[in-house]
Amino acid sequence: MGDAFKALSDPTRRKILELLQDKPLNAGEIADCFQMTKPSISHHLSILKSSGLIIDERQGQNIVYSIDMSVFQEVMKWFMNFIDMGDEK
Amino acid sequence: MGDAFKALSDPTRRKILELLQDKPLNAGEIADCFQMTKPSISHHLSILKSSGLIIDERQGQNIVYSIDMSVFQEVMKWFMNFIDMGDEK
DNA sequence: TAGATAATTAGACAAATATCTAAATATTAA
DNA sequence: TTAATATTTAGATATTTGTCTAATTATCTA
Repeated sequence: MGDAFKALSDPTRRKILELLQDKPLNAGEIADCFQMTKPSISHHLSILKSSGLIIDERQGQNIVYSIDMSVFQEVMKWFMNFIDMGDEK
Repeated sequence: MGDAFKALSDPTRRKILELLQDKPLNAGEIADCFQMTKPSISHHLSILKSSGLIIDERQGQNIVYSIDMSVFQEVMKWFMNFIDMGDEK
C-alpha cells in the first residue's frame, strides 16, 4: 500500500484521479488536460497503474483508464484508524 | 493540502504518525523507535509539522509532538469524494 | 555560570523523481 | 502492405528527497 501513498504524492497524478472520478478516459484525453507531454502523462499513468489505483483496458487504438476502488479503500482504512480512537480504551 | 500528501508518502513519516496515534511523544522517544539518526527523524518531524499533520510543544528540555487532526480530516474528505459518487447524478 | 542533555540546523551526497526528446510498438484504415 | 494515429519505452537531465556527520541552540541542574 506504500506504493499508493507514493503515487498520491504527486499533484498531477491526483488530478488524473479526479478526472477519472467522473468517467473513464483514454490516455490522449487525459493528456489534453495537462500542459505536459504525452510521454510524461504516460509515465504518471504507469505509476498510478502499478500502485493499483487505476486499471487500463485497450479499446482499439486507445487505452482507456479508470479508477480501481479497492486500493483506495485500503488507504481510506489507514486514515480511519486515526479517527476511531475515541472508541476503545 | 498537497504538502500533506507529500508528507504521507514516506513510510518513516507514516510510522511516526502511527506512533503518535497512541499518545504524544517527544523527539527522543520517537527516534528510539527507528534505526536512523536523530537528525534524520528531526527532519521528518519538521516535514510532518510544516504539512500540518502534527504540532509540537516544548516541555522543558523535550519537544513533544502530537497529531493535529484538522489536516487529516481534509485529506480524508478528498478520499471521500471518490466513494460518494453513487449519490449524485 | 559550567556542564550535561535534548533537539535542531547546516552542509554534503547518493538515490529517486519528474520531465523532456526521440524512437519503438500497436492498431486501424486506405 | 503502407500510412496514420495512439500510446509507450528508452535514454538523458535537472530537481527533489532521505540520510549522514558535525556544529549549533535551548533548557535544566549542580
